[in-house]
Amino acid sequence: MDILDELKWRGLFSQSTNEKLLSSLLSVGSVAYYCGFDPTAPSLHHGNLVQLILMRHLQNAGHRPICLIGGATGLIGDPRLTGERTLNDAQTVHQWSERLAAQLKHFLRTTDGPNGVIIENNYSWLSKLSALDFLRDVGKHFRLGTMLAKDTVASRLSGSGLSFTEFSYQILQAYDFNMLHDKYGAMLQTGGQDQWGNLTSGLDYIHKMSGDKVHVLTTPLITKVDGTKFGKSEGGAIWLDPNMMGVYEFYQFWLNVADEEVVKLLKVFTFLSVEEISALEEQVQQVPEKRDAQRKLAEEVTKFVHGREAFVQAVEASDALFGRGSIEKIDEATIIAAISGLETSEANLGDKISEQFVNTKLSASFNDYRKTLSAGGVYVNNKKVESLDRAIENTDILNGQVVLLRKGKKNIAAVRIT
RNA sequence: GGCGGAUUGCCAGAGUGGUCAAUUGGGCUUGACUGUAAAUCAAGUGUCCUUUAGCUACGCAGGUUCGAACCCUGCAUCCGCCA
Repeated sequence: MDILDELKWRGLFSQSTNEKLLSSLLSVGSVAYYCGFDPTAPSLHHGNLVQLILMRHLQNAGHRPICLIGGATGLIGDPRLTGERTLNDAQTVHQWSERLAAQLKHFLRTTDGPNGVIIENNYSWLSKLSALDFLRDVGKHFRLGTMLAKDTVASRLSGSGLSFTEFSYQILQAYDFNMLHDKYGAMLQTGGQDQWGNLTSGLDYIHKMSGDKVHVLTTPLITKVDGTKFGKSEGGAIWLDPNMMGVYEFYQFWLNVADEEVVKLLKVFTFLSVEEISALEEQVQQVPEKRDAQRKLAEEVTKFVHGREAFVQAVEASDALFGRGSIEKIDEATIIAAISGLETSEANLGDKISEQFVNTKLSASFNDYRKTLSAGGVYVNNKKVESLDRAIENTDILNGQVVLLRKGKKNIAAVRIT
């Protein structure tokens, strides 16, 4: 099984430029390839994770990954189907760029060898490109017809329209590809299927500039079985930054994956072998209630993203907190470990439970708390709370001066008593 | 530059002077059932430490009116047609 076959089997391959050429390119020596990450949020998310996993597979096959942070393109914004983006201010984009750079390092090997990861930021060259140079030297190579034919552009034009700013995005991306081609010999760009138009914008340009034939490879959009978008949790994305989404919550997300999804997700999000995955598939069919596949999925992904130690803590937290058993018996060390990574607030004896729900963001507001309470979804130390103005009592305080709050089945937070 | 149309809550999309905190669908949250699954069913979904009320909200800023998401004026953004 060569690398493209494996990617196909995993569901990480959607489309590429001439597959035969690409396949033979990848079978000889080490190929430099890149993927862009625009700073549109303070953290990477599950969609970026798919790209990173693809990159890791290629790296494992001996190729050289380049992560390109879109410090400049993030200021422009790539056209989305839904409509024009609101621009973020330069300082924000700059900060987000730095955070992404710090995150990206964890996912790809950084060894000094020939295929250690390179991290670049397109701000370093795009910010120096003058408007005149851009129009004369770059713009001249792009035909309006081609640009207008891009899917996103075409559909935006027939709907909500788009600004020149977003329209120009594809040229910047082509320029980036060419830059990395010159600088590192990048021959391949990867990305999500929805980015096809932007990815391919560089192909002709590079061919014109240097005569080289470079390639593009996309991953399918990861969807659920019913076709809806994958990766929503509490109305948001699955963030890779533990400060934005606690490890416990992250682990729980993967643990809660539906039977119908789990095999597909194992292929995409883990590095398990064909044999291991088919064994788990068998398990899902025979004994779905054991949830072995989900457990393994959650383990692998959590380890990959947050590391072994954080994973162990998430499991401990799950065992300790999720079992509805009496929580008072759990020893101090386990509790301390379990709550690390949970949203935590500080309080005094006698403070209202309601306040702590709001402080730990379990509830959006007092009113929200009231609604949850009347639905029967408020728990303190796994015991249901009935009274609206229940306060923290002496007997609530567990070993380690902690009180555990829970909303519904899965949302847990901790209060430290000061 | 001219003419016409649009802008509503997380999204889609009703509402065109009081009965509108705003129909409906999706999403999301909670509950029941379960396997921490799916499907199904029920409730909730601006805010307010209490609520047949108050406050804030229907692009932004003013105005008319006892009363405006709804009418008028200006501005912004988008769409279409004409130049």
